Amino acid sequence: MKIWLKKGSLPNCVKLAQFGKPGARMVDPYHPQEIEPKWQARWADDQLYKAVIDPDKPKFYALTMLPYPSGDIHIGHWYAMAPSDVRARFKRMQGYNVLFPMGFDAFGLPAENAAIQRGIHPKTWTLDNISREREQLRTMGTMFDWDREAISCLPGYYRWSQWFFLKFYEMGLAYRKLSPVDYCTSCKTTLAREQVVGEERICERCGSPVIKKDLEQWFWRITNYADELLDFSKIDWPDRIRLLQTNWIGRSEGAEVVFRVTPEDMPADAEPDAGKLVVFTTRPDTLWGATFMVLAPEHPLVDRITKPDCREAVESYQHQAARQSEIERLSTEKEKTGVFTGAYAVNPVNDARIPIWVADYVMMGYGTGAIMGVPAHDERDFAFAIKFGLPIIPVIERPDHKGKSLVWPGSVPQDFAARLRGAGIQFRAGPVADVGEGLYVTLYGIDQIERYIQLISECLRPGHWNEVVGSGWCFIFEDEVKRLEGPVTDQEILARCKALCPLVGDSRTVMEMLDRCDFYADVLFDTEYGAMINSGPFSGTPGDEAVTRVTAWLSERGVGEAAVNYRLRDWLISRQRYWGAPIPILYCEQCGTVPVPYECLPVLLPDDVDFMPTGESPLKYHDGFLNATCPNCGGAATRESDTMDTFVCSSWYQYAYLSPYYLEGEPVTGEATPWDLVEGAYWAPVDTYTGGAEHAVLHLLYTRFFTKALRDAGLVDFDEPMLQLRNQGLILGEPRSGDCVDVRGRWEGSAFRAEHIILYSFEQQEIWPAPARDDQRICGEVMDRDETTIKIRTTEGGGLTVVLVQEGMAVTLADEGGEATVADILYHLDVEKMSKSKKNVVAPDELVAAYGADTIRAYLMFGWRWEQGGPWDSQGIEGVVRWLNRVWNLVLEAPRPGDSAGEADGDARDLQRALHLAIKRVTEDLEQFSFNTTIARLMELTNALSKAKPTAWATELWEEGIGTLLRLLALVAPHLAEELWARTDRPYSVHLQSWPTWDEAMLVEQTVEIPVQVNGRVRARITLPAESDEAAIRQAALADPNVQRYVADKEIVKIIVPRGQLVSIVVK
RNA sequence: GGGGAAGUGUCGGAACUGGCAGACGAGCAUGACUUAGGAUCAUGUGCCGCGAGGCGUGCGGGUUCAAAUCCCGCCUUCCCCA
Repeated sequence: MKIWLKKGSLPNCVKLAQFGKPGARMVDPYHPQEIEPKWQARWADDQLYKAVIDPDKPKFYALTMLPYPSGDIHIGHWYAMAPSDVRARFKRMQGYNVLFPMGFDAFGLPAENAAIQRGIHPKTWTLDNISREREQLRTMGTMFDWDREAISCLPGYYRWSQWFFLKFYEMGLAYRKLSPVDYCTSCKTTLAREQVVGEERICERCGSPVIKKDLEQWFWRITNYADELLDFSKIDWPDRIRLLQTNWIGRSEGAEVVFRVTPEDMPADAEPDAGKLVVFTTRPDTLWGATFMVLAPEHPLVDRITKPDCREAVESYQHQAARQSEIERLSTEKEKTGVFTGAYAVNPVNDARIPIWVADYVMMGYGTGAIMGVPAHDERDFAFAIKFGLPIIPVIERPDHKGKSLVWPGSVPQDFAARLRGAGIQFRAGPVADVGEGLYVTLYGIDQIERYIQLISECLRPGHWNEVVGSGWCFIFEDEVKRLEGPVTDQEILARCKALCPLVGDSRTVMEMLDRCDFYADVLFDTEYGAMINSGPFSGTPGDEAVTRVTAWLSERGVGEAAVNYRLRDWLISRQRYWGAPIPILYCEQCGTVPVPYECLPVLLPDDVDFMPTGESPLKYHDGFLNATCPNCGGAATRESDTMDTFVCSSWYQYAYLSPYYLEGEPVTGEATPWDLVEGAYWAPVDTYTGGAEHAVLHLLYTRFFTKALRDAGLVDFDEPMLQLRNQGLILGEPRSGDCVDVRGRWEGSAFRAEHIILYSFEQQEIWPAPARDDQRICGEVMDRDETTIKIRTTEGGGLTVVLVQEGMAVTLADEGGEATVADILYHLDVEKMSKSKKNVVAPDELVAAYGADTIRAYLMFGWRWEQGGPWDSQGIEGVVRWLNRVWNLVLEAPRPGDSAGEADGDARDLQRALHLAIKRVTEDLEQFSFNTTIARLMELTNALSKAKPTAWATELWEEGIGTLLRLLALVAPHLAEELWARTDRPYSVHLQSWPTWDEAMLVEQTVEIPVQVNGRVRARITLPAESDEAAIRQAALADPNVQRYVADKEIVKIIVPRGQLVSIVVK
């Protein structure tokens, strides 16, 4: 039945039907399950969302991250894509020609694992998943242009990924290098980073320990663009991502300094420069404090310089270091380890002979793989030097000039405390070990330190000494004050201290001795910049010029120069796997490394491979693939068997959508272009990119690099691939209570052995039995569960009882006695990530069946701050269900009789204002991705229309209102809006309408309510005509009786009326 | 340890350049209509107080006529780096 009726045209029969019986349904109810597929089919037939170049319209390229086809579209995809779709539709209705494509990032490890575990070919597995997920995505009601779909594992796609490889190789951006990878000795294979699990770093498949192994691998020179990648001035990306990328690139300025291995420690046959050890440091100002060197265990020089009696220790250490992760190795928490090579190097600034150590906290490929150890000004070097008894010499004055001194009990006369007080020096008295009462002195400033040294020199009793630590750095003996200036004085001081006090024991350095005193813990090393001390000719150089002056001096003397170092390393793209794009390279015995000619692309991935759980890529054993002919000499060549990192394919997919599988079937050359440049010139770059923040430094950095490289190859004329980026948050699992179980059985020690279990689900709490815990029975909520135990809350407060069960044991269901096992028992869950094993995943398919896509879309927008996300709330969605039902009834149902009283005129003005306000706010909110408030605005408009319905029904204004509501709603609930648009006889399609505009004049209210504050508290609200001037507002405010109550007998200091919004009266 | 983000009712969350804290929902309460309701509609709902009024945006200070918002110090949570 069509219900839309013009004003006054309501036929009697309908009137009777509608108004006759109270409670009778007047229209068919909202049935999303019927209308959604219907419209989706119609839109597809009409190619409503096909994006075609239109030079007369401004373009808008909206892109949302493509899914990896792992089997099912999950709610996270919806959360990412639905609001992105809303915004794409928004731009479209605003008059932009919008491209909003979708595809699949289809290469990757899970497909290969499925092949090994279940014998399904990765291609089959992937393409099956894609067809399933494509259908799931279609139910979402998005405006994806499916004609532009691109799937990265198809030859038409990966041919171009290979083409880019060749292009980058040509440009010198691709190179091959020996590099360490994780290797499993048991599976005899290399592993991807994500296949190495746990702190112990064991192999995901076999559980045996993983080591590092060197392999020839391909890299891309992303570091060439390091500086440019630090520039975000051309893009509007979240601060968080920019910060993460900046930190990841990790630019640091400093100097490269040349140390040399002492000639006697080099093999006799070594070439002259072999002993050069280049060190990068951000602190050349601390060079005089470099008391040792450390090489990474993998450093090539290690083997050459290690002395015979150290060799065994060094080699075993290298072996052990290969097993650790970088994070472990670099941790400041970790106990420092290392071994001495027996060799020495020369510090170029003072010709000091310093020992060369090997330690795992230095990484090869991070800087130069060698560092200078400056223990007085670096935390890790300090820990290392303390552990191995290496000298620690401060060479930078603390900028706060903070010194500390512990006055040993009995080392000074009784009146010393009073003298300190007299000198204005801070201290506290306290016990020293179990020796007696001592003084803990803290000194600030050079003057105070000198005064203190003076004082203590005068008072020190024979047989004692005192030290000033942190700043000042000296030891006061009865006959002299000895400054800590270098390794020699270090040992002299230590010897005197040992002579005076046996407690010093076996300390090897002064610092080690001081390190045993907790009081000094915070002043032994300092990483701030400050004036140089103990640094020969540079002593006294102020902190702010130290680095530049030392760097200039180094460079003059030819032993160093200013340098920039990056944390970022070149992108390792080689993967020893099957399911990826083959690297188009041949190895010829005659010609060496030879790129596959462009015309021969794609290098096809063979289908007929065996997936054995060897762990190695099946390509390694596929003769047909491996054996090739050299394009240069025609001789035999071997194909590269590694494939490319999947991030390669996702680095350029935004261009693939422009003309998917471009030139498929035609041979190409190096002069070809991977996409239709006409499409590219119109659509690229991406205007808005949305997706998860978890790709902050991988995908999002790689794709920027890619675009810059493409620019240098002349393929694009812009610098950045995505102009605007916004990240959504994560939808987490819903917290829930556990099921209740009633267990019969017997006690076995402190645990209870289950013999029979009755299960009450957590939804039927009203029939749960009371918690119990006795000889034969345990009953309560399940708080935790694994294969063999259930933890049950047996009292109201807490009190968990552990129940032992047989793995896979059957349980009786309380209601109908169906089949279930202990594995089905749901346990208590706090907010956690969704995971299948915890059974807290929200399945979009089920939601679509229950509520329809429009409701889910709206709820995903409404429930959370989009950038933040949060736990799913199955209750909250009901509010959206009610709202859309209200919209349905609002549009289709005639008002009830007798409702039409009221002042129609005022109501009309209110409605008009509500309408324009809603347009304005929805527009502004969408512009800034504020999706939750967008829905709130639409709900407000619905409420305003409901309120106005009795008087406005079937008027022109009403029609305008409904028309506006539907157009605004078309973004969020495209099916519902289209259905109502059609049912109210409006011309197809609501999605071809233009975005409504608002008139600021319509927003002005006739009267305004202005709060009046007296001394900051609201004491009255006055209602005035909107155009009242400030004087009138003041007058009205003061005239208000309640204001008078507070103002009457006081003096008015001032009255402020900011923007006519509020009156603030200050009285005394 | 360093860097970043965030702390607002019972819950999700609103609040423009400092200007009426709690929009919009959920939940809860009361009522209406109902054989019934976990449907629908209406009303109420920050806390204390009978009331006038007072107190309220993690805690403590500060700036201001006015602070969730700005400044200083602290606490907690999350993320990244080490």
